Amino acid sequence: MSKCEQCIIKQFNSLKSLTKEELVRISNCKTSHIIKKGTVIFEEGDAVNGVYCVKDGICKLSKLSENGKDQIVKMVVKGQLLGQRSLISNESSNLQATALNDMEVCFIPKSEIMADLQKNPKFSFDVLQDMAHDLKEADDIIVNMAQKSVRQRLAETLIYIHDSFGVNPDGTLSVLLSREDFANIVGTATESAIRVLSQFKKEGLISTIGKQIKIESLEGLKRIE
Amino acid sequence: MSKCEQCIIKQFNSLKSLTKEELVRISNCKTSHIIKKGTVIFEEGDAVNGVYCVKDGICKLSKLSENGKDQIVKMVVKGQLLGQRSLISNESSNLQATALNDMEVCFIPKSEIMADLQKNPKFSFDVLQDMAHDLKEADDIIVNMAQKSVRQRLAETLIYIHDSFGVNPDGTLSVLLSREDFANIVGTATESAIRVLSQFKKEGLISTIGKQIKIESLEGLKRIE
DNA sequence: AAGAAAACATGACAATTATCATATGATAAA
DNA sequence: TTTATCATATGATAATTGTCATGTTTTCTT
Repeated sequence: MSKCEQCIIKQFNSLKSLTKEELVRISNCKTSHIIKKGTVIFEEGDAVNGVYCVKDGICKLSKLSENGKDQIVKMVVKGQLLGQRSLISNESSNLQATALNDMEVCFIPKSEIMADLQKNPKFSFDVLQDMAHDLKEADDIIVNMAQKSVRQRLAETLIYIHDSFGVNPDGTLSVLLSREDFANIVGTATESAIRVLSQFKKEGLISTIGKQIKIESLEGLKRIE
Repeated sequence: MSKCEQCIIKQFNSLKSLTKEELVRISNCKTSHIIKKGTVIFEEGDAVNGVYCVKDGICKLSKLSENGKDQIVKMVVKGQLLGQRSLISNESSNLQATALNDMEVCFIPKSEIMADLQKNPKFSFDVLQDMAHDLKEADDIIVNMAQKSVRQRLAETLIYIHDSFGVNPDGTLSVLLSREDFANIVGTATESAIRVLSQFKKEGLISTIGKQIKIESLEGLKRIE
């Protein structure tokens, strides 16, 4: 099994602030997992007794609302940690995590992380900064949800996915989402999301190859008000 | 000037995890302020070089959107800390803070807080838990914004204010907000907020005394879908 | 106390978005 | 391969919400 001390993934998250000794200790108790696309990693209400370090793949964090819709709150990609919020609050998860494609993750048990949080202030501060960043992003999403139209939010979602997660060699977005996923990010009905995407296509802002989406005019999308 | 070591307010926030020595040090460099209702404490883009410990009063944290609306993201009340997120990210503020009534605050300079975050893991973990809690609340707001009607969101806002901030002796909500503030919390047009409140009144769910609101049927408000 | 300004209120209408119905293409299972 | 199921697509219509106009009340200022 590969070792945390040598893993390049840790460079991208708070684990980089751990000492070599701490990493060795974590390495000895972590477990590696392959998670198939569509698998629910944890559900709302589940006790999360560790964090997942995402070595490859993407998952969505979502929350069910009473009307049956599944609002996507955040996407976690390669390099990031999953489950840290619940771990710190010492509460069961308020979100569901679902793999959007095949994932490779390492699971680090709660006890290890907690021990390091207590002992290593640099690590703890790093996690704190991470959380502060997430909180800022969440604030921005609240404002967007409250003040912008479905059309604007969907345009911004496409831009966000493009800029944050990149494109395939053929220019299509590397994160493949269903129309329903788009609707659940934007917070609208699936039909509405489909309609707006169709319109973007008519306007030449995007093109589609099957369910793959390619952004044709980033500028055009940015100009939408 | 009163001393942090003896201040009861600190019991309600992360400052409770500081040692007596740390509190004495903070006490010596903190400054007390009275902030008048309506005063902007800091704006979007301002460098926040410290945290405010709220000894009395309430303020709103909001963010301007392009359409000129001012979305309220959070309210900070007596006992809580204000400005910790920006401080930790080491970024200028992403939100504006405005006093909703006369406030009494202590300002603690950044350098002091940062020093304690580095040295006192218990304090640092406490701040972390606070932030994790804020993040969870933000997630819930996102879901509400995305999936619920204005009517539902306004009902929930009334319940939230009632439960979190309490009522005056006559039963009216202790936090006095303008109709525009309600609209800016719910994320709707001021006229829409007014209309829904009028409807709640007609339905006997609330009553009003001037601009004061009294909840007549908490159960009724909870039942709204 | 009078006048000005702001907040509150409501009607009329327009724009946005959701819902229901239905059709078609894609994918998986038998 | 055929059927079944799901995702995508689009029309028709209803419901929700926003905008503009206008009037009233409250609050502030002088």
